[in-house]
Amino acid sequence: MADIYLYNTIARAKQLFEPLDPSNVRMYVCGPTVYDYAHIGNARPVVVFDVLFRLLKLVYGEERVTYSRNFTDIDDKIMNRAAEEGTSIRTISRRYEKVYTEDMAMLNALPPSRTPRATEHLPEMIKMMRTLIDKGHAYEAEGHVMFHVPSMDNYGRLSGHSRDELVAGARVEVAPYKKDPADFVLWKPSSDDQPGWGSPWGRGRPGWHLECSCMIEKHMGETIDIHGGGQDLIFPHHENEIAQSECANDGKQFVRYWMHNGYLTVDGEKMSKSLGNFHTVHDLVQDHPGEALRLSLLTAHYRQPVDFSLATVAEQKRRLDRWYRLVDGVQAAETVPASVVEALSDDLNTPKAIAAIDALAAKETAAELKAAAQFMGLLTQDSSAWFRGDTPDGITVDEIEALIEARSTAKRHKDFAESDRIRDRLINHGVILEDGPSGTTWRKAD
RNA sequence: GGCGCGAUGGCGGAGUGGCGACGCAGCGGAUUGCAAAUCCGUGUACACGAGUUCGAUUCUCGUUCGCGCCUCCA
Repeated sequence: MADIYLYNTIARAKQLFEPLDPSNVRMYVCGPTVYDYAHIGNARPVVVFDVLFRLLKLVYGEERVTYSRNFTDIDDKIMNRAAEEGTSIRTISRRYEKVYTEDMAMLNALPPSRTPRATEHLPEMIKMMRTLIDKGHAYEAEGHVMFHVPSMDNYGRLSGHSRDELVAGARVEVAPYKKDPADFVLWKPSSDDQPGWGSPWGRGRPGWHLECSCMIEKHMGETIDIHGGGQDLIFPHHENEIAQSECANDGKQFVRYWMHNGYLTVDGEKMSKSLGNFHTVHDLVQDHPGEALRLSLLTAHYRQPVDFSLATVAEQKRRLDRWYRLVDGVQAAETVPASVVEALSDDLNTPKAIAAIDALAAKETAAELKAAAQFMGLLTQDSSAWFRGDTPDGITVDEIEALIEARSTAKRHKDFAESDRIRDRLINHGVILEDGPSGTTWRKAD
């Protein structure tokens, strides 16, 4: 069995991965706040941790890995959106939850084992806040429940920020009800026109960090193996999750391996609506194969920044074209090639894994190529479906085949002018002809 | 200001104390009625300056440049 090494953010080093219980490997990844379409940057952790999920299942067994990814379905952004549309937060969150699920499936990301929702864990949150108050780690103030940071000795271990630094570097005004400037909110009051739930501290709603602590504990236990997310979540989100969970559980370790993916830029710049380089996954999958998008996200190591561009997608699409030509009609090998497993076992080195797949890109190793690529969520369709896609514009498959037949006849009579005329006509419909030893085939142009 | 990350050929991107990973693009050739696809060939790349060393792109220090986080953000 392959040893897996993972970079652990809290240790700042690559470590041998040893799950607490190899018969139940537990991974949690922070999921989306469902208030709008997910953009391509949101898709990066999904694809990265999907690769890890696949690797863990290969190494530990298909049924021995639990992967949870939450939906944050209560949040001010959702509330604002609901208010704009004059509808409920549930309508908004369920709508975007559905779109998210569909879009990520287009990227060949496997569904997680569980997708818990924040709003379905209010009792657990209230229980955890009670525990934290009882143990002296939290307090009530003006309808809020606040976590008291100085009550925790080693707060800041994950991010490397000491409480003092945080206070010194604070950019935001300190709310008057805080005992300490570093304290953060577990529960905040809701006005009558805002969504809220009853609690011992009045009607209100949870703070952002609390849900993850509660859902992890409920579904996977007090200690889990892997917790993942984007680097921007290290502070404050994950730092505060540690504070909540470890203080509620008397210091018991919350997460054994913390993993964080790097940022994604688009055309070299931070993606933003004002720069016009904002790509939602929903839009991208209309015009580009999901596998090409997926491969584009995996060309860089997950801890490095990755620059996304349509040129990259086109390049990766051509790489997939080459692979698809080789595996046409080929049955995938039974085992995943060791070179690919080894590359991924070294802290998820996807660029090296892709290179290993390229090394298998030859006629003689097409079965291994297919097995390796499918393991990474690629080459999952028939080659003919990949190349032909949906019916091209303004022409039916029957018409295409009739024209190919007519061209073959012309070719037999050495009527190359007619032959080329037919080729050009099909090119105008986005259909490219390829004459091979066994006849003429066609594919859709890029 | 604090903490952290990075700099590899035209582009993307691994890796290594001593043989130019790999892909894309380019160029030359084979093949093809023309194409496409495929195959073969083709490149003195490791930001800069010191140091350690028989030898540094790789280790150490410094410099420059770029980036992220510091209580909305994957």
